[in-house]
Amino acid sequence: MNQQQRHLIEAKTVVLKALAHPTRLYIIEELAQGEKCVCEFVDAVKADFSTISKHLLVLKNAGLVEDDKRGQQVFYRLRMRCLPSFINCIGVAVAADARMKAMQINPDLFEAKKAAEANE
Amino acid sequence: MNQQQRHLIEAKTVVLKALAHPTRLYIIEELAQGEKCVCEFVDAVKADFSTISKHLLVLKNAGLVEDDKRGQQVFYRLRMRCLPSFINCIGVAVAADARMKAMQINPDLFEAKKAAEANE
DNA sequence: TGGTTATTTGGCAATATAGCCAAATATGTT
DNA sequence: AACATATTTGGCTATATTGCCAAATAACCA
Repeated sequence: MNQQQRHLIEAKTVVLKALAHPTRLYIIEELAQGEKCVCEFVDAVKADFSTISKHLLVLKNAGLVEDDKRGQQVFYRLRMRCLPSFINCIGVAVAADARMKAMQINPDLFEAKKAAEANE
Repeated sequence: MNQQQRHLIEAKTVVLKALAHPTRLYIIEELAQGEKCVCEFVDAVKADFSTISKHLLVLKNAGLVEDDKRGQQVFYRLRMRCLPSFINCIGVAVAADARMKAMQINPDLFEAKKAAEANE
């Protein structure tokens, strides 16, 4: 691994680190549906204003969002369009794993369901 | 945000956290080209065996890779197929941002390139 | 059996990250 | 100007993540 490769990897890691926090991931998912102002996240997440503001700064520094001040409010929107589909793919994979795990713990539940489906 | 939403977001965060480290991202990118054994990463990254092993454990616990012991070696391979294309998309975005930034710092370099292209 | 190689695990110190409070800034209102 | 609202910044403590070392396992070889 050379210097340049390492540099590129680290740059990508900044983006991934930015995504790797529940509050920030939530913010990104919300922004996938359109721009929002800071106060909307404060209400939804029920965290301190300063906490949300810092999370947004992390996202901005990583290049994931851009902001836009209008009046006294600051609006944020997504800047990297490939994010939503990827996050969705992770969600699908995670859900599949969870199903698998549940089946191992309590197979009967799934047998019952299978039988019910067969009767339809 | 309700309990179930929060739970799903946290599950996705586990995956993203797993990706958000230079060594682990490197490992994932290598595995995109096929399975590899632990020792190959140790050589390439030049870190302690135990360090690599722990990174691999993080990836495994997050469901990103699976392993397979053959003889005295353990081989790892990718389990989540949507990763490579997403990582690629991040790479493209990151590179574009870097170009943009370089251009702001030293526009002349890019003027010269532009002129050279025009002469072709 | 004893030794060698490949890998994992436990433990610990250094570093990074998160979240809260208080204070600063910026915009709009009276 | 004085005040209210929206947001950011600075600072601090609590918590989580890294990476190394040493020791434990596990498979293979002599």
